[in-house]
Amino acid sequence: MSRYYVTTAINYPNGAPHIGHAYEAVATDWLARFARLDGRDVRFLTGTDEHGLKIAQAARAAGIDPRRYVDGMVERFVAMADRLAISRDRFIRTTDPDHVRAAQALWQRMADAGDLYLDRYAGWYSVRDEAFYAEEETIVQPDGTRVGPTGTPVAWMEEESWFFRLSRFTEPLLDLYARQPEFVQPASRLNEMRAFVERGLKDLSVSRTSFDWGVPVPGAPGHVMYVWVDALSNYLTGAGFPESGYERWWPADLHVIGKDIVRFHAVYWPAFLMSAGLPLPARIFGHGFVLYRGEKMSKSAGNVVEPLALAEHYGVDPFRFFLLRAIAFGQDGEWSHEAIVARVNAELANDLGNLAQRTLSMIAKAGGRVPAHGEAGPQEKALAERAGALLSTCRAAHAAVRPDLALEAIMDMVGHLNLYLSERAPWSLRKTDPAAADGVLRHAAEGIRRCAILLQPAMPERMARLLDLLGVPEDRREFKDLDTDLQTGAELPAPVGLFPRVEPPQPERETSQAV
RNA sequence: GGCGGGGUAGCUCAGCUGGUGAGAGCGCAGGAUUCAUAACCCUGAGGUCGCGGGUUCAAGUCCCGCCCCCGCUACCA
Repeated sequence: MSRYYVTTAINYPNGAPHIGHAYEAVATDWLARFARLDGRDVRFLTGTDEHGLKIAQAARAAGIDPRRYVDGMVERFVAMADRLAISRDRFIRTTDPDHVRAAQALWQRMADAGDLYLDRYAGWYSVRDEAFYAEEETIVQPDGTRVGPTGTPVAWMEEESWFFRLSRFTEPLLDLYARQPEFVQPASRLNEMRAFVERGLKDLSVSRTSFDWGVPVPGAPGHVMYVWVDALSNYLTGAGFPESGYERWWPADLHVIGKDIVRFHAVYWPAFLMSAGLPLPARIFGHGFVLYRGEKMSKSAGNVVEPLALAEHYGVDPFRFFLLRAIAFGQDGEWSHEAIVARVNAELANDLGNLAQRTLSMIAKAGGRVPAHGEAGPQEKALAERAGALLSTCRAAHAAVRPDLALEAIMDMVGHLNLYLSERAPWSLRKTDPAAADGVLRHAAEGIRRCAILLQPAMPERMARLLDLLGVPEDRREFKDLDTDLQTGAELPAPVGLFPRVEPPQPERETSQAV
């Protein structure tokens, strides 16, 4: 049985989960659920990245210790995962004891390889921005004070730090990109990474002494790991590293991440692993952002919408469907209430929901049992051929990390099923040739069954209900069951609507009426 | 500035190595139908394929120039 270890990035819990977090979680959940239904042995990891200066400061500002602070914040991320039906096998926290051990074990391997050395990290530091700036980013003002790009004063700071010999990995990384171009996707991201590495790599500062909210560096009191060593190693922790048996899951098949952190995953991470003598993940996929009317959501723009509010309003599954279907995975996409309403009403209410409803209600009127197959004419054969190709199309989309393409193919099938009903008009056939009408309904029902099975990764709850309505046993809902027909004569429950039409929320009294 | 990607119907986008009248979905208009969630089905309107040159029997599809948009260009994650 083929194995599939897939991860999301871990989230920094210094604010509420937003639609971007939801998007990545839902997309990765689709990948994991798809692989499970396809009979693969799946491990799906998601979680939170809880160390670092910002968390420590936020906790201090709140007057509580960091651990209590993150406990409170992490709850919201777990709640989102629960509400959005994210089928993770583990929700990892970088504060988990086994993660601390894993990060330290990785560190030790890098140290043993001779790739870590103690030096000084120096640069222009802005206390207000909590950031170091390169010399050329700073400006000396007329009054002699030096300021950073944000206009805040900077001062020369030096700090003892452990460094990682990243420079040593320039050639190995370029080799990796050349030999395994699918390592970073989309391909445009690989190009960027290649260009970045080709400029040459400088060694990387990987520890800090200025704060202590982090994983202690083994054998170096006062040092905590720079957050990326800590954060990236979560993928190893999730596989069980360094305990024996971690090879069952490591290396990961796929890291799903946002396009903004591709460099850390496509450059630093493989370098760390190469240093540690560990195998590399098969693939890194950097997805795009979900924008609101072309802009990133921000508190100042006043357009922050909680993903759970959208799930609540439109339904979890329709919301998931929208995210997966409406955005080409890898590109930026936009959401708006109008876009969700249009997509959900057109494809879920009008097409899929109505298809199920019209088919099931005709069956109900004809006795409420799975009708017998009729003769397969040219239309039925064409339909069967189309249905038969669906799985391989979806598998290809899964392999390419393109849930949108899988859903497009399934919805195309839904469209053809509606067309099929219109052409064969079983409601008319019923009057002249009831057996033929039954046959048409049976063909339609089987087509719906296939679509429902393949749509489960996107809409687990609604498709479970649809499969219930079709009388598909719970142990006949995997991809290997696609060719297992319904049982003729089986009694079906009374049909109920699955996808009511949706409307945008009531506008909250626009303040820009007469501007 | 350097490197890379992109500008095609109102909207979101397909259009591989140049070749039958430039496409899809949504939206819009009309029609048909009534099994169904005012849904499904059919038809239609709508495009100087960013701008200007050039190569070619033939160019969204190749070449040159220009305009605009986006991404990357290391230690906040």
